[in-house]
Amino acid sequence: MSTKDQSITSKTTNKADRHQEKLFLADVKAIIIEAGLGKTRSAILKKQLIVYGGQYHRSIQSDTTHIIASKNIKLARLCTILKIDTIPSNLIVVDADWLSQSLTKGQLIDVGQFNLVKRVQPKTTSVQLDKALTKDDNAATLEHGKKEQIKRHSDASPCTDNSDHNEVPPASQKRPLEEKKISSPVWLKIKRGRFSKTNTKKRAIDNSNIIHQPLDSDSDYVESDDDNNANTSEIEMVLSQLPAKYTAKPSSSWACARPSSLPVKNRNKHITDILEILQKKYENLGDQWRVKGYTKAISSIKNYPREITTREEAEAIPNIGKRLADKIWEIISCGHLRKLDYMDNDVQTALNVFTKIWGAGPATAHNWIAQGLYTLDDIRAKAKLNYHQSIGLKYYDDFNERIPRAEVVEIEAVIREEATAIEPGLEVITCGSYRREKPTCGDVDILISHPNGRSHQGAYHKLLRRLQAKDFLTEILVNQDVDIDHQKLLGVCKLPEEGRKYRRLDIIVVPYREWACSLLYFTGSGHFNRSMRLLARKKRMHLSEHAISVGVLRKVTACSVLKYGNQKLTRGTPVPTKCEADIFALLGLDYLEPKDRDC
DNA sequence: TGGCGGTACTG
DNA sequence: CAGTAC
DNA sequence: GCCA
Repeated sequence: MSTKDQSITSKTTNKADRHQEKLFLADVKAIIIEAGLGKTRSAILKKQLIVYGGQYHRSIQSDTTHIIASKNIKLARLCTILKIDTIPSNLIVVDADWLSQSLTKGQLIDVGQFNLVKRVQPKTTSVQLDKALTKDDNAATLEHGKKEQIKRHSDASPCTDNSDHNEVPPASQKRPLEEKKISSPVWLKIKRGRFSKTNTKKRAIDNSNIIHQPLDSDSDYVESDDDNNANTSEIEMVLSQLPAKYTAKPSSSWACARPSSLPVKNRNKHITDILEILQKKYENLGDQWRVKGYTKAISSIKNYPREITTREEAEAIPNIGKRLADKIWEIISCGHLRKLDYMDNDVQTALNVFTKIWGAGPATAHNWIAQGLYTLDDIRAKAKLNYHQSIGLKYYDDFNERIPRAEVVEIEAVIREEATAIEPGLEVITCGSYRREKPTCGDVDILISHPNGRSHQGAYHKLLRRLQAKDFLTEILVNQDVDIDHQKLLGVCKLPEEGRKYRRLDIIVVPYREWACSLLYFTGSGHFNRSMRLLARKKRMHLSEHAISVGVLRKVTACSVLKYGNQKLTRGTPVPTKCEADIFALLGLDYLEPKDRDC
């Protein structure tokens, strides 16, 4: 993980080397058994085998190395086709997926789990499940039952790719980049958003009209009796005034309406892996909308309980339309996407590296490449960087490293200590992926407020000064000081001990009336937030990091204007919320624990 | 065919 | 305003 | 990219 940039730091390679590397099937001399694979797929596999340096044999020859077959084929059938009694011991009988996935990766992958026969007895016996799965069982099995296939897929990951995080470098990553001029940056041609960004005139956040908690006169505490439904009566009151169609419970097609599935294993990793590469490509192109489409589709596939086997099946899955269904079908039938072959992997690799510099996005990355820069060393030496990017580059490795939960706890402790030294009652809570209970985090998101509704004021600046004074907060990237109630820091911190990494740290201070919405927002996930926002909108509400409002009319049509309290509105009326559960309730959703919002 | 979040920073 | 990030 |  830490050495991802080294791979492209030197750049001297010629065409011959490159072609050489592409012939990764040179040692594969194989027979492809059409039965069970289908004409199309076996034809494509054959072609690809040859393209990448392998040899295709029509029958067993002295130097044949592999027999490539469907994992469903029976041993007896195989022997019949090959006109033999037993499989010669020098031949490896391998699931066609092995070849497919190798093609996808651009390199040979371990044959282990794809091995269909391990020193086989010529007899076709249907073996017991547990026996078949035993590692060193020789009587292994061409009699794959469905159960076995499932097992096979569920533990497929370790071999194909043992990094769950987005480490998957493009197959060519280790290859140095070549100089190459880009004619006209493709991404420039992407048409920009058609709408003229509804002119948001510098409008300070005004929640002034938020209907506050009773916040009784001057007594400090609106005691939050720690349970989760202190506010329910009020929420129910609001709900009771809404039309029934807005209070109905949303179907589980909403990502925010179902717990993110821990139990569901991705049975279509072979598909999502490829789609994720494509998605990356569009990300690098700056095509945010297509990326969003892919995001939803990939997420749907990952939650799909079975292996997808037909085009129709794919298209029936939500968020998968005709075009993705076609791609999926190509992946299923040939094991890989031709579209990927046309991608310029050098450029893609450089883009992936560059956009991981904090502060650099697709546009900047393309500019650099257009200037002939391809490696981080190039950037260090020649690129013009703004302040953000220079910090991003300086801490490139650290920032791209995940943070273990234990360290997040340490960082949080430092901040809490300083915060409570300033103002004892301050609430300090770490949100983001930490709160969603992920094992590692990309950054540390800390939300701060004060239950009395006002003592958060001023704490922010004192806190920053303290953290800087002890050299904990080392860089300030963005210091967003909106008004007396809202501050946000995007910065960099490092724990004091020697050898600690520099970590991205976000600190957000909000007034307590916004606690619930902020907590919800900064806990995410992003996808979950989007889903919830969309749902809110559908229900004529509006959800933001500041508040949730009811009675929002987007286009001012003359239809019934909802009322709450005594205010008429077009922008909606913010509903006071005390905890996240209130927001779920308003939207008619069952409450989800943070860990279940990881979609 | 248009919408897919809204906002605030940097340069 | 474009680009980036949350 | 998908969907209404």
